[in-house]
Amino acid sequence: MSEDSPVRGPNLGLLCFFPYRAMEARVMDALAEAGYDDITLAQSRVFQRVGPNGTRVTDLAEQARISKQTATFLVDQLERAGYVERVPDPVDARARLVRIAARGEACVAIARVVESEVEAEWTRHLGKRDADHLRRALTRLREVTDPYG
Amino acid sequence: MSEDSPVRGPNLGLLCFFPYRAMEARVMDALAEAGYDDITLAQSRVFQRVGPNGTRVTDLAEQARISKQTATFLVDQLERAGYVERVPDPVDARARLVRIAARGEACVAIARVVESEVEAEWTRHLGKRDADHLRRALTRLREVTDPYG
DNA sequence: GACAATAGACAGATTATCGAACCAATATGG
DNA sequence: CCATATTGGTTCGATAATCTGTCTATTGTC
Repeated sequence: MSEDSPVRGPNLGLLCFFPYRAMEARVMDALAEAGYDDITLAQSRVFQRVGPNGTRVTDLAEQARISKQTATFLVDQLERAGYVERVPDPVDARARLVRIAARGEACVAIARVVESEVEAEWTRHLGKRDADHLRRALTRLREVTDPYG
Repeated sequence: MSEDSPVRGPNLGLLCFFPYRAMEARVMDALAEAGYDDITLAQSRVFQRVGPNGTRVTDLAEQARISKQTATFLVDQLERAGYVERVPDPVDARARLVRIAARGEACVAIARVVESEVEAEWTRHLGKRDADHLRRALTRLREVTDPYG
């Protein structure tokens, strides 16, 4: 007995899941609302990892924790739908860089807005002080939970 | 210009994603290590929502945000593998309660241990004070991000 | 230059997911 | 107390997502 574990509810990983899923859903909803209803969740999870200067399919796969075959499959679809484009990697003739195309940039813009809105809601709920604290804690936690951080 | 957004990195939703994924991976690895290598990620996401007194397939579907057809499909596999069992709901003859079976209880036990270990690691990294603070903030955030919280 | 490693793509199979249709039991409203 | 709507669950068929294995082209190493 004693006061070992004072019934503190779900574990920290699961507690992180709820905000993550909520944010993802809000962004996807907003995109669909704005007419970008042909992008799937799986595609978006690859898409959101494309860096500003382009990213290799292999890197996208590693970061999204999917096989590179699956990444290729999803990038194919994103490319066909006009969200990304593939350009040759200037420093490695084997590789091709996945880059965000015009249609994709429009989505990024929408996503940024929605993310800000949701964060503002959360900040209202928690208070600015705790919200800032939360962000700092999560940023530090990333050091030990994301090898690509 | 000014000091509007001082380059603060990923949005809060994405920041929550890394610990969530890390925890999930650690638990799944431990289960596979212990011989429970026939449970998939999709199955586990349904499984972990089965309550101590049993849960209806419909409720599992809602909480996991999947269709009840998919939930039925995954529960079928969990049942065939011996992780859960279906029993009639004593108060509603239409419904059946999904309950954790013997093989499932063994997994829950392992998961609890791993979750504690990982939380301990995170607490070491953040410090007890900030870890507690993080838990409280996430718990409060759940109020606005999880309709089933 | 030979050989291992890397980037990417293709092929086939499996798993996960959804929408539609359906049945049985329960709730609702005269 | 029955007619009807609702709810819980399943089955069926189609599609999306994912993996393993294999292949080619290029790069890096010694």
